[in-house]
Amino acid sequence: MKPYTRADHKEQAVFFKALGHPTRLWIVRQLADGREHCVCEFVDEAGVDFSTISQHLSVLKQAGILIDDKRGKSVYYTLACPCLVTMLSCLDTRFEKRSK
Amino acid sequence: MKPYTRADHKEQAVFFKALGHPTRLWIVRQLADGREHCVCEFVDEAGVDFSTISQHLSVLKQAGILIDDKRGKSVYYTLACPCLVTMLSCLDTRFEKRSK
DNA sequence: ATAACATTTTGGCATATTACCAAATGACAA
DNA sequence: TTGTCATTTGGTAATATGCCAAAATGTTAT
Repeated sequence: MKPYTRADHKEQAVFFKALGHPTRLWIVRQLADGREHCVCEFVDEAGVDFSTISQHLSVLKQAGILIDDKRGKSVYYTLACPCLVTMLSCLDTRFEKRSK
Repeated sequence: MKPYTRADHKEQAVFFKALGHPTRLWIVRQLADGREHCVCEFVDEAGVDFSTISQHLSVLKQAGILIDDKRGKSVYYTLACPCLVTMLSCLDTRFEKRSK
């Protein structure tokens, strides 16, 4: 376990940066049920252009947060790591405390 | 457990946004040992102005990631929540995989 | 009271990023 | 070939970002 370099921190920050956007956080929450979701589902529910959704998905994918699976006409996304669910539930308790 | 609103996601994104910067991530890692650290420690080790460090600490504090304690001339910072350590160790395993 | 120290706050700047939409492109199925 | 689903590209306007320098705040020491 070597100490992280400045470059390492920069690279790792990408992960959190990707989660630091309302729409992207919403997407991750949708996927926190453990199931895969089709892109079209996000497009229908979010109030933004479908290309915008696609870009957000791309950011999350490149950050290693999501994995995609193209089957037929559609593309399905899943959480890349179960620890993301843990992070969200931690956020839940924090948010609960704060809003009191 | 009501579903989160758009405003909720925005507010929660602040948490991850705060972690999405190399220097701030570095600071959090320094504090992951569970002990409190003085501001001056960060100033000495980081390669940026002390006012910049102070601003980063402020961002982390407002995001609810750090808590501060002023004693005497110095100010000491601590992680606000143990789950942050969990997040970091999760990031460690992810990073290990990726760099192979 | 004044000086020295530690940290925060403010002002300002230059840069970078950003989120978004619209249009073009690609991939697949019927 | 035509229609559907999704990604990519182009462009733009807004935004915010990180940083330093200087001033302000607060605390201890002399």
